[in-house]
Amino acid sequence: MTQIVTRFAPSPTGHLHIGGARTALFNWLLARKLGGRFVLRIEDTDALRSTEEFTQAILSAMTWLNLDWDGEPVYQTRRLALHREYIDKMLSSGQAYWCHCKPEDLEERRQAALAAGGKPKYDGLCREKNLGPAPGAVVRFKGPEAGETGWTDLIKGPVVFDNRELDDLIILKSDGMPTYNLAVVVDDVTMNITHIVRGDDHVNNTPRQILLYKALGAALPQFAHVPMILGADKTRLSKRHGATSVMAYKEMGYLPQALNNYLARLGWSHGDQEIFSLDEMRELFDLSHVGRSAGVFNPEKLDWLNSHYIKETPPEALGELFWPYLEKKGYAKPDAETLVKITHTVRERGKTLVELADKAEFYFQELPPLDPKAATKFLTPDNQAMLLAMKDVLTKPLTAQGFEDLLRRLAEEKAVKLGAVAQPLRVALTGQTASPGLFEILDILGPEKNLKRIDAALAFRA
RNA sequence: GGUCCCAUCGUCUAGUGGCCCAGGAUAUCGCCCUCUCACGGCGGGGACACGGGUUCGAGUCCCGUUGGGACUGCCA
Repeated sequence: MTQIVTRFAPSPTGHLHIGGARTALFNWLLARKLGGRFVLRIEDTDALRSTEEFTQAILSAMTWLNLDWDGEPVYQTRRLALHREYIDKMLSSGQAYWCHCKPEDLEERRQAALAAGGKPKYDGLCREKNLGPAPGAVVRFKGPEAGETGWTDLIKGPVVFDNRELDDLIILKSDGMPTYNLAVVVDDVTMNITHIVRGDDHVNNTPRQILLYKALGAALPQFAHVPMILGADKTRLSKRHGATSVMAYKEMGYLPQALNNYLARLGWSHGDQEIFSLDEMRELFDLSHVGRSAGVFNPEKLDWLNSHYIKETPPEALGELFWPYLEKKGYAKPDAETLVKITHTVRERGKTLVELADKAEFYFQELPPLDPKAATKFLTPDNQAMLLAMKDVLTKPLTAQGFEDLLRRLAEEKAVKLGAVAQPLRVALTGQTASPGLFEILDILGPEKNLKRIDAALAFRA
């Protein structure tokens, strides 16, 4: 069996977005599963909008997702000579022709055709004129005027287009750059791509590209069109649906495993299984189990997966992962042992690294601000008197277990529920009514901070 | 408008003619656990878009309707 070659071909006109990441993932999975090659091609022929900065951003997003590619990324603009070569070939064999129509005239004729109930396709004005190059001229592909073009899509099954629906597409722009359809085909042919896995939005391009393959006398690759990812309103996912760039999810505190897992399950399935490591996906992935209908991006399920992977990460590693978010706020890093202890207390309380950092912030504040509602409710004169009475024992060094025993005994002595002594103390130590376990907090904070925070709580006046 | 694609719980999906009066996950609700909040455990409600065929039998095959999406650029 010959080695398969897949590719991911983003255009560097923006950051790597969710949809692109899934396309990249599927290509990567397919190649890695079948022991093939996965190559990256930067489609930068749009000179106006492509930037090196976006290229680097896409590369680092891929790296963050652990999607490694084979060889160096291929830049499409460095292959212009090759593209021109193929265009010249088609020109001399009569499969392409120069067109002198002006964009404004074209637009006008399109509108007129539309108004007359016709198709807004190129009317073929220059098709038989045998024109040569000229300033502002473009080269068009001379497409067939009858017949059908189709293929068996690995996801969608048989798809057929009537050639009359396809117009003579431009393959060389007036600025000397090849167009997308031409460059894609020439590159896929010369890079020996065997499987083209891409977004559903390209199905309409596929018959045009197949025609180009045929004109070039090249063998057709396999096509697999993955359904689109939609926003909650079922329209194509875009900025107005919130964050769409992969790196934005990184900044929001999502783990790459969670994003990969989520993206894989959006469209692909393996029975009832929900959790997949990248290795597992690679083993199990199968184009025949990719669905045909578009999927809605659901941030809540991503959250669930993220908390799953957070809980799965060993505390030592997890601490290092969320610490940067606290460092950004200027806090001093605790020793490793303390950070692990802190991590244990917050790891099941947040869905993102950012939430973990937020929940842990009170440990680091000089004096956590007292939430007015919490303080008013729990730091009543009675409770303050109780805290004052217990202050001596509370500010001694003890283990978490020691503090638990102590507080349970105190509650018993006063004949109240544990909550009655815990809540005022919690507000004193954290400023909030909701927090990690109190006994662990007492241990982590230590006598000095415990004392300071209790004193501050005793000074509170409603 | 035209072409193409799609259609199972709110959402992601299992389902490849009988195993389905439809299973899992998430979300939601209730109960339990409990020092708070979470986590966790248990349970509830919730879907085959509609109409025709084909067949002994249809979520599964065919046709139509409706609905949604993509494309319709000298963007990719």
